[in-house]
Amino acid sequence: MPVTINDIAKAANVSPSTVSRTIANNPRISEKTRERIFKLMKEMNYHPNMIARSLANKSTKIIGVIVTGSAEKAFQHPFFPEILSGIASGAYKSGYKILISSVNSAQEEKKAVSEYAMSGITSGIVLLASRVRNTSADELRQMDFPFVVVGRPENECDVNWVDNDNVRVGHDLTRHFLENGRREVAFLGASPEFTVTSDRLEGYKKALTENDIPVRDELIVNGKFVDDTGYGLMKELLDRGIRPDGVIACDDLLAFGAIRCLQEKGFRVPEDIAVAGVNNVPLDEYFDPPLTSVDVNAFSLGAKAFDLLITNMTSEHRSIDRAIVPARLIVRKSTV
Amino acid sequence: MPVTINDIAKAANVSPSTVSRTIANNPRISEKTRERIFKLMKEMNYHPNMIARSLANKSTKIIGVIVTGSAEKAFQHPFFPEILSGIASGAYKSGYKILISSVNSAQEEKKAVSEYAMSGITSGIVLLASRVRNTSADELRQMDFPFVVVGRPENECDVNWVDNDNVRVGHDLTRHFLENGRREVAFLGASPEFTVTSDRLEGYKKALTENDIPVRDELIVNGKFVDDTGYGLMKELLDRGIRPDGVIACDDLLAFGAIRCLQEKGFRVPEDIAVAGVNNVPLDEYFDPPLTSVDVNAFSLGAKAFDLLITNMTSEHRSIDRAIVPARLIVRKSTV
DNA sequence: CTGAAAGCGCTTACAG
DNA sequence: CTGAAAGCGCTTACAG
Repeated sequence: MPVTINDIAKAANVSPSTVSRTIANNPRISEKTRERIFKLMKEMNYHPNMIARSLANKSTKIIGVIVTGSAEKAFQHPFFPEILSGIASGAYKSGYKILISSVNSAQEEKKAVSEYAMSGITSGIVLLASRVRNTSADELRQMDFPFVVVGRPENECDVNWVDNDNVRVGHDLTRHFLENGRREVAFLGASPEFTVTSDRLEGYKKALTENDIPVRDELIVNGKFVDDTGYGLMKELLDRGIRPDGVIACDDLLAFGAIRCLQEKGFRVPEDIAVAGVNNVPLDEYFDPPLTSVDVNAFSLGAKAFDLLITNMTSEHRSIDRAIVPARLIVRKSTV
Repeated sequence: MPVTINDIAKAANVSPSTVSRTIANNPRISEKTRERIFKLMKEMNYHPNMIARSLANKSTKIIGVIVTGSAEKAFQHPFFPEILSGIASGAYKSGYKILISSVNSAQEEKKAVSEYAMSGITSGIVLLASRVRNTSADELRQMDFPFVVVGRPENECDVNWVDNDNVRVGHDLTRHFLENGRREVAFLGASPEFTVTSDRLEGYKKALTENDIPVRDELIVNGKFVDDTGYGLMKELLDRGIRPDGVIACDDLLAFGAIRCLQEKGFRVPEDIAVAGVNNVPLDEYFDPPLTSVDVNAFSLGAKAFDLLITNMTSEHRSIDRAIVPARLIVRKSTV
């Protein structure tokens, strides 16, 4: 049986109220009793019961992080741990703990969200979900429960979110290809379900148009953020008889697969076909050839997300906030 | 104000006890009232307050996961997310949530541990720490608080732990080198602070000895699990005039750095010097040359850790459990 | 500066 | 089958 506030009170010959106030650093406690009580707490190895405290306060020092994707897969992407680190570092500084959970379907997401939000276990939520349409967000908004989503949602005006400027990411990458004389640039991994990819696609199109290059639909291939389809998507493109001189993949893992496919078919990268990815995973520089990519600053995405969340949780005034984290093109040998 | 059990009770014209029993699926509730109450709960959008429930039960459905290493760094290793996935998948099935926190120092670890254990917020702990000496473990054991550590600790007889057979990992790798005619095999990244690496080193020595090859201390280099020292450690070795014909790195990231160093100096891998790592990170196969490694089955490590923890939390009988997760040598071109 | 009392939302013997 | 009551460990007006 752990020692409680009452045990301390008895030992100190004061009321539980006084002990509670001492813990809370209430100024109306005399220096004498304060010292005596602190001493006893040390001696008796007292630790406040957070659960009881939370119940009395009707609030906890816990935030929920919900990851979209199956438990087996969701944490796998190199991208995720960095975001989590960012969130954790902010949380740590403010004394918050992180409750984490991953979901497979929109339905599971909804369940997780309501568990976190309605059960009082959590006082704010970070949604690591970049679906275009996010119904959990709607629900949270209606409850007026503090939350922020990482990845710009469709209904961006109604929710707090943090993201890169993904149109710009796509634009910068494409322009980089064009500046290096590429004209037939394929785009791998556009997935209309995710704003990330559709935004990047938009940037790609914009850059082409600005340079008077027609957008050719046959150069654009849908996909998902899974490694082995990089190979598959590339193969699909080649099998259709398409021969681009550049390939922009929405993710480094896709790019790795694509390059492997190209090399197997006897193409040289970058001489015949330049390839770039996004996310700047640690091993880009060890790859052969080292992969041009975009550093999306995942750590900052996470840190910013936590900042927005805290603001939202503590501020008197309602507001819809957003944060755009700068991304940076990292040119390596795969494109030049 | 969220709706409570009392609101439901009033609406249903029963006592809160009855509602509570209904939620708990207590068989002594008549079918009629049960249905009526469930209907009302739906209608009124009732969600149980977990905090209150936990306080009454003196137990939560939350387990704590403590990661050693700074918040900025700890989550970065490809190894970590997989373990976390394993834990999460087990937790998800049993309805547990995961509270995660990362610590920098032994002192912070101690603080986190006592917060989790003493504050009643958590009902079990997974320590993702492979330090030889783990003082938090001692403390938890004294409190008789359920926990399991991932990575065999020094005091292995006193705690629940899960790990690979790392002596065997080192042994298998070394034997693989010997079988391919290597005789001067260097060992990179032994760090006496971690049982993982010292165990692997032991396996390495054992394999050498079994094959009547003398263990040469100058072939063994200390290090840490950080990427850029792979290059540094290798360089250090070469600068000392050592010319091995094989290099075993305790981690793939170390191996990548080592290979880059070797290639810069004009050595061919594997022709001149074979190199292998451990952990089988996803990109091993894309590396040039593809990296021989050991799949440690991180997901299973996590899943098993959760299993042991649950057993420990729920079982009537005290016991010290451990689980050895099989590791598998994956031979790729970097060694043959 | 300190205490008695009520309350946070739930559970669970005890009684009927 | 159902209810009244006490309790989980803390907080916080209210009173003195």
